[in-house]
Amino acid sequence: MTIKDLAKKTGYGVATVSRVLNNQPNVSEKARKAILKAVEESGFQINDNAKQLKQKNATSILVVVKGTSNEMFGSLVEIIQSEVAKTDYPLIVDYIDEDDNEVLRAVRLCREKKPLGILMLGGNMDHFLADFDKIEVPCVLVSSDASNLPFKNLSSVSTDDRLAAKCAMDSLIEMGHRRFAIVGGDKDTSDTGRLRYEGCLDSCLEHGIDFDKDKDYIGVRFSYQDGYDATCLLLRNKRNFTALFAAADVMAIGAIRAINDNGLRVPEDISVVGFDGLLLSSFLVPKLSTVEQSVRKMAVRSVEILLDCIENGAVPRHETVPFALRLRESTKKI
Amino acid sequence: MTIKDLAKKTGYGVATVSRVLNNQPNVSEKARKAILKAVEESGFQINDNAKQLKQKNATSILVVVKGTSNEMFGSLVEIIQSEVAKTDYPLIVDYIDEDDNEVLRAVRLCREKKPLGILMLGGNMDHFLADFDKIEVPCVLVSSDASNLPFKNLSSVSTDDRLAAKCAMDSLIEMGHRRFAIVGGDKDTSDTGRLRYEGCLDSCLEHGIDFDKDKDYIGVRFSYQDGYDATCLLLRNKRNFTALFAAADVMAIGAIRAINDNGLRVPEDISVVGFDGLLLSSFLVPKLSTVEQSVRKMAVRSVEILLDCIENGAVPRHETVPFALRLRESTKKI
DNA sequence: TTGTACGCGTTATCAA
DNA sequence: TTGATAACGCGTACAA
Repeated sequence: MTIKDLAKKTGYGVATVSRVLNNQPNVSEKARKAILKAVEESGFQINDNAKQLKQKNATSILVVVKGTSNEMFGSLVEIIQSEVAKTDYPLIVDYIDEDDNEVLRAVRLCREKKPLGILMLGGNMDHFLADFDKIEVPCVLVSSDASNLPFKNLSSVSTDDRLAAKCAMDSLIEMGHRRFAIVGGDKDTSDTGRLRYEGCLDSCLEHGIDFDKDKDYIGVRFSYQDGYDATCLLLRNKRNFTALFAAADVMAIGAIRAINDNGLRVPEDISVVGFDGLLLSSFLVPKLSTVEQSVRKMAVRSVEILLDCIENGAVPRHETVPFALRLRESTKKI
Repeated sequence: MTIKDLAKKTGYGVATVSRVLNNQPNVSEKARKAILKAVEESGFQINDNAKQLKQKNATSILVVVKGTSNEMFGSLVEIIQSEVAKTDYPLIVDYIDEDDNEVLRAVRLCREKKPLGILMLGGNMDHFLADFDKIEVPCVLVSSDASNLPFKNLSSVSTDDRLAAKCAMDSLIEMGHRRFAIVGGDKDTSDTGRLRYEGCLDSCLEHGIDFDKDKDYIGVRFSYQDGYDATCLLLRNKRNFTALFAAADVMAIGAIRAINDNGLRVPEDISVVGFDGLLLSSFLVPKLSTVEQSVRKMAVRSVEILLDCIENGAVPRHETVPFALRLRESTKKI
């Protein structure tokens, strides 16, 4: 079933059928009705490849998601989808492994799919530095700040990770804690991890807290298991901390389990604060204290900015979205 | 940059270029080298739309995922991707809302993308009954059993939900529990929920356990919040159960939180068993007892079966994948 | 081993 | 308001 068949069936020409299908003007009401009816009856579905081919492919918006098993990115994608659905740009969602190079992938997809713009969920600055110049369409990096990257087509929407982490530490200090451990992302491969780590350091410095960068910090992957392992190591080293900052809720969950397995309790013996504000975190026992990111706002603004760049040629913007420190049950005053 | 440009640049014809690109035989080594070099230099990327259009689109495999925020489906997709990557079928992953009609969506995508076959993660039998006859390519339903659906192009790979749920209940009974509550999926909209519920009933019946279907069971959505709310309701009704079966780990997590908020403890006052075996469940405090599904095996077999149907015209199969009851810390003998 | 030429299903231009 | 027809970039007979 093609528009040719449709044309034959209705007695109109392919051009008229095409006009109706894309509801363009200059079609008689009569023709429109007849053709729509035929479409209905035949279950006709347009061939997207032919359409894209003809339209030089430039209609879709691409989303590259780094890491599949990530609750936050999951929600982000969900909101992005519903936001983009309000327009009529098709959305292409591409999931890649957390260890893959997202920029190279985007470059390839650009050539293949010729999208109007790109949304990148998660990203590594080195990858951007190395290859982003090969991307020419507007792009917004979601969840990491790209303001100090020298690209004139790259925007970003993120939480101020450094400040947020500092706030978390500040409040821990205010609760009376002085000895800390940090289970963070790998400083060298994760910018987010590095920023959050630096935020902690800022706080320590400001409050004159003694912190041994080698012994009190471990940088690992954002996973339950890595959070668990890192915490076990920290505990085994007898650093005697009373509070632990985890750079992600998933790590915090692993950390809490590790603390329990070592015969200690949260928050009685050790306070734990996470980062992200996953839905899950408020259902844990104890409820996890965490830095909650404005996921919805982040998604919505990202789409708005991208659309603005695509449609109005707006200049890139680097925005920050509010965060909220949720002090719940995994932290306590000492 | 098109193959025409490439042809001009190398002095060969488009056909030869095309042959090289698809590494077909009957090309001189010299021509191959020259063309490959030109491809490299020019950064040429094939236009997928033109390619698909020409090839009648029948090259890709489609995955329809029901629900974005679902750790199990997340892992499933990840494994499926890596399995399909071993072949050279492109994979199209499509995420739809948990409440949307996955079959209708698949029908639409079939007409648009003309995939060779479909993998459906999650599905509702009524939707299949109503519209699956519009799908003609091989399809495998992952995670739900479709053996009693009358379609000659539909396979399925799933856990024996009913049996697995029964096992979980059996072991609870063996631990001495007699008063149960069930937080399940909505019997009417979720087949998985219904099956797991029936498995529980099987066990009760077999052991002569008194179970009030109206008061001891609540069917809700698979989410933390719904698990929480349902459990609160159950508790408020003073049904005095000593064990709770949740049809999914996420519900179990909500349930545990609810139990705590009502001044009771897990497992001292109430034992809780979940279903799915999420990675997360073994990091909780207490570690969640649960029915663990063989996620990897499920994914691998699904892909194998689909490929077999596509490539060898194999007849549909309905397979069941092993499960394992993991009795951890959220359940205890009484 | 190579090249020419046609057609895939669509949109867009232009003349009617 | 309409329809014929030329692209879009590619694969592939078929001819050379």
